[in-house]
Amino acid sequence: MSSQEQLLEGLNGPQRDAVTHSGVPLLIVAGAGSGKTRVLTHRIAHLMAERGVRPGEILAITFTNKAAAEMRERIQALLGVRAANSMWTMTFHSACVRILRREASRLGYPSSFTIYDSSDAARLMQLVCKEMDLDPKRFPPKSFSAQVSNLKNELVDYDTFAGQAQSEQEKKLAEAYQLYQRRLHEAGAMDFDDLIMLTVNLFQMFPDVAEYYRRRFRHVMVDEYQDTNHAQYAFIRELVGAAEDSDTSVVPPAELCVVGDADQSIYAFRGATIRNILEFERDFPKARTILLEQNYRSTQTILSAANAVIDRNEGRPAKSLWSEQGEGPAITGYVADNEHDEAAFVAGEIDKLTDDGTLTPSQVAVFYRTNAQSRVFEDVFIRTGLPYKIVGGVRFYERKEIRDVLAYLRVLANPEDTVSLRRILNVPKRGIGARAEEAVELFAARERISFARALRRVDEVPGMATRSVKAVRNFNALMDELAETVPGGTPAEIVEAVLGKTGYLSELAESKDLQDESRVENLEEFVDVAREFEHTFAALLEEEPPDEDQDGDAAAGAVDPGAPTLVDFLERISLVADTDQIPDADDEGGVVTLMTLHAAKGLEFPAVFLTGMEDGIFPHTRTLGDKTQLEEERRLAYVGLTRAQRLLYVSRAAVRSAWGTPTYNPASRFLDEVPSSLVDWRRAESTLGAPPSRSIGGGRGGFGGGGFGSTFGGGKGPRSRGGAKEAPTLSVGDLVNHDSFGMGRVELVEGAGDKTKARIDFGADIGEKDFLVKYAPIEKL
DNA sequence: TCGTGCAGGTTTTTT
DNA sequence: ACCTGCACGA
Repeated sequence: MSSQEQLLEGLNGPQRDAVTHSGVPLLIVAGAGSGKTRVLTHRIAHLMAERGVRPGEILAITFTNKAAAEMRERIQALLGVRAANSMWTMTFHSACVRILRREASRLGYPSSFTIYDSSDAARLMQLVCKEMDLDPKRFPPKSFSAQVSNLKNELVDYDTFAGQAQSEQEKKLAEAYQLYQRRLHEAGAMDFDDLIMLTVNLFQMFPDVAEYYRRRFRHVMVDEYQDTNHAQYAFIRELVGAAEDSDTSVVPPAELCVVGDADQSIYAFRGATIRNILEFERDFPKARTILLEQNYRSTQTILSAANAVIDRNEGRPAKSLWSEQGEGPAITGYVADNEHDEAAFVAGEIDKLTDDGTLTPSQVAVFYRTNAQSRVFEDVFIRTGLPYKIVGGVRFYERKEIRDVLAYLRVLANPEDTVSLRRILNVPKRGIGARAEEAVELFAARERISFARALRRVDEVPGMATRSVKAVRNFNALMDELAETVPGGTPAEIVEAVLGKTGYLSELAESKDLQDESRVENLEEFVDVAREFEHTFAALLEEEPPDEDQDGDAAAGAVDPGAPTLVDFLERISLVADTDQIPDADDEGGVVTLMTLHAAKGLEFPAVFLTGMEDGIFPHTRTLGDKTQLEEERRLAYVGLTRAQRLLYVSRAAVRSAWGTPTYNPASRFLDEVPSSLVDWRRAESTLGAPPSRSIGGGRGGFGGGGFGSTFGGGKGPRSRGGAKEAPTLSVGDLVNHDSFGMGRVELVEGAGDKTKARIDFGADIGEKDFLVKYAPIEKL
């Protein structure tokens, strides 16, 4: 058998086409579970084996580091370590950082620039707003920070935005954006969005840089293309070099291959736009599209459920997954009285499955819409002794003590990093209070120097108490002492020096606060993380072949490529996501994975529990009034459903306590959209009954096995109101009659269950009014 | 300068 | 219910 045949063996027709396609840009529309990673890795193998492409000429962009690692592993299996390591297989952000470190000086940045995550960015924006004397009520810094992020995702710079700013809000925002950007630059820092935007700017401002990378990467592949935002799209376009520019450019366009599925687009809230995938053929004329519709992951039952749900979204290109795996077992449904019962059901079920040997814990996943929902599961899992791991939530690197130590490390790597410097200035407490900090800030502004420099000239700062001056001097001495450990020290050694010499650890150790005990443990774990980083990094470099180009990208700014530097370590930490910490499914025994639906994308599990299937939870309240957002929620449901290979559970709680008060939530509309024949309801309704909240009328064919809603209104609930009536189900556009205002039209519906609110327009004389649907004397016409 | 107690916002999802 | 930021007093 030829090597070509070997590579194509076991692939179906469209998959083969995708692997062997050459020439014009290629869009692979890959439905859930259609083997896209397989196609991508085989395509890469094919490029090298059959078309003589060198690994160094390939750039493969994935969505998470975890996905990148998985792809690298698979390539390694097919082609060996050498090939796997000389390819760039990484996320957008990692790739951009690598480019930016190398070219930083062109943009006036040090190559050791700091990367600010969203909370650092918000903190800096707070400082900027304070500097501008903005009223935080009218101009909330957090909102400004979010808006700047959106602008950067759209590649709108502050000059452009200032030019089109109309309202006072926008004008202030434009000003804040500019000052924010200046402060970032002075601090030698880039925020997350800068990483992409500045790379695009770099390519556009320096054609020689763009050309260098165009020459280098002859094959560009992008996974999860439906989740790219405009800036990322522009980055790809710059890198590939569009065909119509080819007469002006010396380098012919690179071969582009993107993979995605519009039905799995779930990141619009952070700027991703489906447009990129829907308009691919217009963006890249002559492009070819290949559809992968055969699913190798799930049973037909699961796919039918998923297809039925996603089919409710309007205007999507026809696509229907099918499987040869047979019907499989029915979906199990369960209605719990409250969230504790729901968790108990899930835990009990997992216990049963693992006890009788059907599954190991690592083959089971529990999904929920929001991180807050994980708590109940954690409680029950601890009590029943089920091994589990929560992905996301309060992330390790977001804990206060970890961020404090990180701030020290960042200042050591980049002394101009103002945000980090100000964070640690008085941590642990050393008598440098707000007053002293302000005096330094004022001095810095007057002398037009950075905060860091002003701190160094503390003796000249006016208005400082002698005690404060002394405290700052001690701080400066401490930082100098720590700085000495940096040149020869490994990351772990530097971390230990920081913990010891600052007195951070001893302060915690002496504390009687119970929380501080776990802080000490976390810090110990952090030292371990640093140590482990050194090992994996060293291992990676050993395997890496001599770099083909003299500049040695591999070292990413490091002088000695043999040892990981502090900058390497910090970069690693800045760019990991919590989704990168998902346990391996093949761990023997292993643990049950708990995560949000967003984190679940790209994964698969033999058994999946989809929990909290309630209107107001999933779909989330804030999306109910908006069709676009509701459709994104539905795609999220589709993603969740299609993660399951064989066993799928859907559950909901009749009552859920949020913000301390219990609320009744009606069944998720997504449950109604699953054909009733596919679901076996283990428990179809809560014995608590429920107050009249949402009638499932309108002949929308609820589902079998219970008929929720129809049995509502018995008044058996613990808190039933007198004179209960069925509240109408309203949607935007419905005409209603109000006892005193007369006829009106529904403009907006939000909230769920008891809390469903509607805005109704009664015409010019009366105008719009908001009602709690449950109480309002309205009747649907 | 630092600790205590209260008000207010907070929960959507994350590279 | 929980965390954060702030006002007040020592």
